[in-house]
Amino acid sequence: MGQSEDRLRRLLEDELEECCEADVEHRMGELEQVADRADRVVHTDTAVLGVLSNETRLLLVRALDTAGRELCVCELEALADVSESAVSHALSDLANVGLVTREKRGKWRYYNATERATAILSTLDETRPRGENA
Amino acid sequence: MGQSEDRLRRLLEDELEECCEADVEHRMGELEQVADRADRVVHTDTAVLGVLSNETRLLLVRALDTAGRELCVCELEALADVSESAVSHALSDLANVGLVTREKRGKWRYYNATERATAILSTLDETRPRGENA
DNA sequence: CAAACATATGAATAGCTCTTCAACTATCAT
DNA sequence: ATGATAGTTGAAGAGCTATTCATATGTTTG
Repeated sequence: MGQSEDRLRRLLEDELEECCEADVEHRMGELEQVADRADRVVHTDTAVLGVLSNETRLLLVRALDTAGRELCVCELEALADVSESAVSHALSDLANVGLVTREKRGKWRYYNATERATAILSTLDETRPRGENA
Repeated sequence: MGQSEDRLRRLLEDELEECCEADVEHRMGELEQVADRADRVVHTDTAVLGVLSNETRLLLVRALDTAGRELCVCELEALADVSESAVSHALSDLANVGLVTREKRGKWRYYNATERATAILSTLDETRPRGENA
């Protein structure tokens, strides 16, 4: 923290005109609190976001969400332009982080988007910049 | 589509007991519609999610969001455990996909989380499974 | 139970990504 | 202008990831 503390002190001198040691300490403390809170969830969140950040996987959740009903693996395979195996891997990954659920019925396996997945997709839709889709 | 159409037909035979050619056609059409809608936004969305799915970058947006005010690069550097350069790259990536804004004042550069970023983080928080954080 | 079918899993590799180092631009003070 | 400071950028390599092929598992049908 030594070097970065120096720079932070100079920043505060610029921002606050006059600033004493207490100001620096206070600001450093504030930052540490911010860091602590942020750190706590970042690791698990990157796992979820990492799974969603792949075209094959995102397409599959989107399809489940758009369909609004459970879809069989063979239906999903018809949508994605990759191998059967890739779809299976993708669905496993999605299930592992809680973005889809699976249910087995006979020899068919059905998947559904979870509430979490639906919520994330909605947020993306609702906040999408103008002119970024159709 | 040939092979996957066969399997889809067998699925429908299972699900609907009796099913005629029209049923298959209908279901295939439904799927194509689902695929079209899904496809449209998947590409741009993976870009955003890909940027968020890295610990360094997610930590930085989280910090900006938690702080609730603009932060200077030197403040952000104090939070992330990587090089100055890595932080700069991370912030650029975030800015490029519209998750943070930048403003230059004097020799300091200030970043802020966008509404979109804030919305996504909120959704993650609100839908986080029990016991996955503190 | 043997064969066909639906899906999952493991290993392997090609391609992408993250971080770092080094060099660069821009701003301010002297 | 010179030097110091704040931040950015490009290149490069180690490491991660996505897809595929081959194989395995579980399920229904003859």
